[in-house]
Amino acid sequence: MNIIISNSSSVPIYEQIKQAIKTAILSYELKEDENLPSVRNLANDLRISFLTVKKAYDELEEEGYIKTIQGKGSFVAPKNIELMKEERRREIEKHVEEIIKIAKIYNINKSEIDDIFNYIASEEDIDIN
Amino acid sequence: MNIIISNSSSVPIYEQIKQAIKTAILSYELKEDENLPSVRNLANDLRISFLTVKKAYDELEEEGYIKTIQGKGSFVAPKNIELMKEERRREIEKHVEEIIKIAKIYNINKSEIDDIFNYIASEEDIDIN
DNA sequence: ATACTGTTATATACTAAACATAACAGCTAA
DNA sequence: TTAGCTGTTATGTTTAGTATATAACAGTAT
Repeated sequence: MNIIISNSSSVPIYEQIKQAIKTAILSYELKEDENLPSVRNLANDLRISFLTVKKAYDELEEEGYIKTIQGKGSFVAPKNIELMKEERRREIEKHVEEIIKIAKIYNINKSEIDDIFNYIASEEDIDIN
Repeated sequence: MNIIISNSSSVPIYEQIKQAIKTAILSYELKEDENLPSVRNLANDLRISFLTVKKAYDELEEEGYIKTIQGKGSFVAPKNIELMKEERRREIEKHVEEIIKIAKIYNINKSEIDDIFNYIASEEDIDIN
C-alpha cells in the first residue's frame, strides 16, 4: 500500500491516512485479514508521530474497517460485501446530491451535466461507459 | 436573503456565510448592486460577532463577488455573465471529478452512476431531464 | 530474554476560528 | 451640524483541533 500525505494540505494528516486506507480496503487492494503496517513503522515511513497514525487506526477501527489486537497489530476487518457496496455507493451519492442541489438552484439540466461528465472523462483518458 | 448557519458544523461560520451569499448571487437571488445586510446587522441576526461577518465579507470582496464602501455598506458586484457561468460549471466539475475518481477505483460504470442520479433526483422530487 | 506489536499518560506547540471591547472614520438624512 | 447609521482597526482572550516528543507499560512470538 502506498500512502502519500501532504503536509501543507488543510486536511489533517490522520484524515489523509484514513482516506488512503479506506480506499485501499474498498478497492480490494487490501484484502480481508491482511496485515496493516504497524503504527510505528508507518509513522517512520511517513516521518510523522506514531500518535497521529494511531489516531487514524483508532478511528478506522471505530468505523469497522480494521481490527487491532494489542501485541499483534492491525488487520483489515472481514466485511459484509453488501455493506461495502453500500458504502462505495454512498460516497458517490454524496457528490450526486451536491450536483443536483446546484443544478436545481441554477437551472442546469441533465444533458449539461452529462456534457461535463464526458468532458472530465475524456480529459482523464478513461472510458466511463 | 435567508442565511442559516450551524454552530455545530465543522465548516467555519464565516465559510457558511460566504457560501450562502455566493449561492444567492450566482442564482440571481441577489442582484447586481443590491445592498447586503450590514456587518453588524447580520451579526446580530445570526447572533455572532461582527468580526466573523466581516471576515466573510472581506473574502467575498477579494473573490470579486461583492464591493464594500466604508460608511455606505456592501453591495453585489457587477459580474461578467460568462464568468458566472464558468463558476457555476466549476462547482459541478469538482463533484464530477470526485465521482469519476471513485468510479475509476471501484470499477463503477456510467449506467450505475445514472441510476444514482435518477434515484436522488426522484427522492428530491425534481425533474432532472 | 529480546524484539517486535499496541497502549497510555503527560506535556508542549501551533494554528484557526470566534469572540469581546474599544476607538476610529466615512456617509447621509434629519 | 449632529445623530445614527455604515465600515475599519487594534488588542487581547478563549477554545478546539492537530501534531508532536518522551517515557513507561502491556501483550505476542521466537
